[in-house]
Amino acid sequence: MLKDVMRKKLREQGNRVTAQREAILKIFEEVGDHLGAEDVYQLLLRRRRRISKATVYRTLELLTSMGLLRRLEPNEGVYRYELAESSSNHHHAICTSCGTIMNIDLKDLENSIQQAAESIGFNMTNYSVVIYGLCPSCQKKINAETEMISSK
Amino acid sequence: MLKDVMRKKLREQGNRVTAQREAILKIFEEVGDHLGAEDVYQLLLRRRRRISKATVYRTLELLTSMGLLRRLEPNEGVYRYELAESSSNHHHAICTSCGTIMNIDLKDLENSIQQAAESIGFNMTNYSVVIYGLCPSCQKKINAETEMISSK
DNA sequence: GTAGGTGCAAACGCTTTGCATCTGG
DNA sequence: CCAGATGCAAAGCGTTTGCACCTAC
Repeated sequence: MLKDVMRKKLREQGNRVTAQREAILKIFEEVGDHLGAEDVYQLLLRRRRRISKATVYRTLELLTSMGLLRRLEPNEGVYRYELAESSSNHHHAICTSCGTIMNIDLKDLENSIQQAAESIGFNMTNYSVVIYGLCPSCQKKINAETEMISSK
Repeated sequence: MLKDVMRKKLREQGNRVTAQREAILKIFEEVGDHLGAEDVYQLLLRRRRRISKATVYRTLELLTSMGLLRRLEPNEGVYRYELAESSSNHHHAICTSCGTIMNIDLKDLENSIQQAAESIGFNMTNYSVVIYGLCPSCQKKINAETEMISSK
């Protein structure tokens, strides 16, 4: 269980196990991916857990440095986080219309990317692919609108 | 010439050609890639061109929306920009030690990425690959340090 | 008991905005 | 001449920090 992994890691590094840290990790287990600090804060409030934003920020950073969370590079605005275990082999497709983030598996590409990095003398530790475009539901919306117009 | 492209596009859209806009575009032609708003502002100052930061920000946004610049997704901190023409077929390798951004050509991957996007019903318009790791010069530094220690 | 964690509010840094003034077409 | 652009200063907004109080160990 992830909670136990966290407890173990915290203790190994001389950090403490606190209710706040467990609550924040639990949010990610329950709600899932791509949450920003504000999202986490609000989700905690909805669960009647009042944790200061400062603590949310500090905890997100701690969990990231411990390797439990991964921080996504924002294309726009806010840092978002996801469970690191779930993110080891996927990348992101971001809808430019509604902002939805979808996961996408690209592990077949790993070798080609690795090679390209080597070709410029770069020692790659990891990589991230972000795809921009329209998610299925925005495509539908746009198609529907187009039909409306052409049928007028 | 790029300046003429800009003039043409500005007029087409009913925007004005101003000295500030030309000066900012020129910075990118002369200095090149991966500049943040503050960089552009400082480079202008060094060239004795006092342009307010507000204008720098507004112009970077305008040039981006016109397709002349591209805004890079920051992994950390600040938005950076580069000439869009130079960025059509390259991606970025970011050194996690010194922060240097290197360009890398990955156009062979385009088809595979396109296909992966389609497989989840996503209509891709473009994509971005960011590679993290150590640039050649930081690798050297680290090797040198390691030798120093082992030879003690 | 005490080092480390938390909450609060203030500070921060990048970016955006309101408004008076200026200027390209 | 006047819609659009600029400069300035102030506001915004997500994030970080200083400090007094609290709590896990």
